[in-house]
Amino acid sequence: MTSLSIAEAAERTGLTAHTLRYYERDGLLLHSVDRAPSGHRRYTAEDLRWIQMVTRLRATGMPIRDVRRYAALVREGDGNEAERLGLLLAHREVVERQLAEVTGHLRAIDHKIALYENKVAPTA
Amino acid sequence: MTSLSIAEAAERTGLTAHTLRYYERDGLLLHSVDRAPSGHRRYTAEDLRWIQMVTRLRATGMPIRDVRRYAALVREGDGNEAERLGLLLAHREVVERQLAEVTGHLRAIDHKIALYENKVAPTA
DNA sequence: CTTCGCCTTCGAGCGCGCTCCAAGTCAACC
DNA sequence: GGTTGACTTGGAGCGCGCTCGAAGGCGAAG
Repeated sequence: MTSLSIAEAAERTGLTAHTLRYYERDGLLLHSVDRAPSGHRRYTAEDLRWIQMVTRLRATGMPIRDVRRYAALVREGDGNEAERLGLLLAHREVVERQLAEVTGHLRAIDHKIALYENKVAPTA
Repeated sequence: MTSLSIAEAAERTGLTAHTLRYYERDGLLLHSVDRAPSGHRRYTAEDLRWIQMVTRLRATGMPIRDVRRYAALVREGDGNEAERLGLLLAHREVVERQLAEVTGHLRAIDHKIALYENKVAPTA
């Protein structure tokens, strides 16, 4: 089994078949997915690896358009590594800022939680 | 100065005046904001404190409808502290799961970044 | 008294990221 | 040969969270 149907690819990536088609249409993949003689998509292991990278970028909040831009750079081939790096570094900063912000807010919420815990089931 | 105009409240909360009105309309505040004789909103320090809590919940990803439910519980007054606590605890779990997931993905992205850094400016 | 600027309401509009529907093709099984 | 079911496409629709536009009111400055 060297290639997977869209249903199988969906299962392995955790995306839906709808989303996989949408990503392809929207230029988030490196190239059109191969087709079986029937016209059905056939995903290779390489496709899945790239989709996993896309998933990581998306899960960390990168907008679709930036993923598309990153995909375009990779598609272009060697020579633009500095630009790819810049894109990823910029993204990392955004994510870290967000993590810090969320963590801070979470601490404040935890404080509130502690107050309610005392009210609901006072210790001693 | 014991109360603020919507513009001032916007500045202090980091929200827009549009968003402040929207939150009020949508039931995220504990009660309608007081009005000056002119009909203009006047925000009290207490209003701002509550709005800050709303902001923390929103910034950590709590959906509007859940914030609304939490606001409704607080509005009801004493007696439902356990339910409020439950809501906050559930939210905390979601946030922590998300932080862990994002952190994990970020580590993988960092690995990719390291590869590009070697390619772009090889050490040694 | 006029102008300016901040405020009001109501309701429409928008950007994002999917999500789904309709109509059709094709392969395999009974 | 007929039925089933996974797939195809193009395009519409949706939920979320704002965001904005239109039309008008009020109050202070000149």
